Amino acid sequence: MSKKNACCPEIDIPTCCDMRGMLSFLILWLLTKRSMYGQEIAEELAKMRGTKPTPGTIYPALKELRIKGLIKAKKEGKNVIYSLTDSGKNGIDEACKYFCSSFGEIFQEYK
Amino acid sequence: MSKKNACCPEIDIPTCCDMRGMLSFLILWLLTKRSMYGQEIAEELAKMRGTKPTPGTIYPALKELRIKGLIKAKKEGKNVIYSLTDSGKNGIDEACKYFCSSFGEIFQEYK
DNA sequence: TTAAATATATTGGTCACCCAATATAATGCA
DNA sequence: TGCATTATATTGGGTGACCAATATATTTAA
Repeated sequence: MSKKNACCPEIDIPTCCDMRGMLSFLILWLLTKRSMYGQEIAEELAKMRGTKPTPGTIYPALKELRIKGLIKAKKEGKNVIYSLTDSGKNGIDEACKYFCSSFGEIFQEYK
Repeated sequence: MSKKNACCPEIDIPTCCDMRGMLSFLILWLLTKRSMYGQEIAEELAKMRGTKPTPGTIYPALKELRIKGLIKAKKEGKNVIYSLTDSGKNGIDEACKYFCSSFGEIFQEYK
């Protein structure tokens, strides 16, 4: 019924329903902790979700967030360091409130 | 920065990142509470998320869950009552565990 | 100095979700 | 009976997330 992913063998990924659609939210949330470069973000996502997004997933998502003015990029050697803009900080704050009010009930029952 | 939806004026919907991709998960979760017909499910989703899915969203999703054997349908008058199958009960249980382990950290900081 | 490894990036294709628009079936009421 | 309402359902068009494959730039190691 559940799958495992090579990157995170301890996490069971449900097969009944995927939970795509949360990528941009999770990226913004991770960047509230600290600035990170692309592959670092991908690895943090792997730890959380059990699946590491491929380059074809993560880089277009980062590009879109940059175009929307929610994150900014700074090249350092081979890495591109991403961090939240003021608009991104406001946005993720709102989004977290919404997320908690929408999904909080599910947590209450499982904690 | 945030939007309102006619169906639920008290819920602020973030504009920085949508959270699509959780529909099937939420439908299965709602059906752990009680059996419901389509429009009832749509209204419960509106209460949770601030947006009520249109017929073109909810019915294909229900059809897909039925094809996958996760829910079963019983016609009663003009209504179709949906309920979880055993497979659906196992699936949503797994999915809830995954959801809580993946997203729990976000809640911890906002509660 | 050359090869391997790491990080970034794009392309093309699939899928779940989203809506508006349209259609049909069943119910309820005048 | 006939009309409005409610519920179910499909179609077509769009978007974000997803992957595999491919390419380029930078750094590291042999």
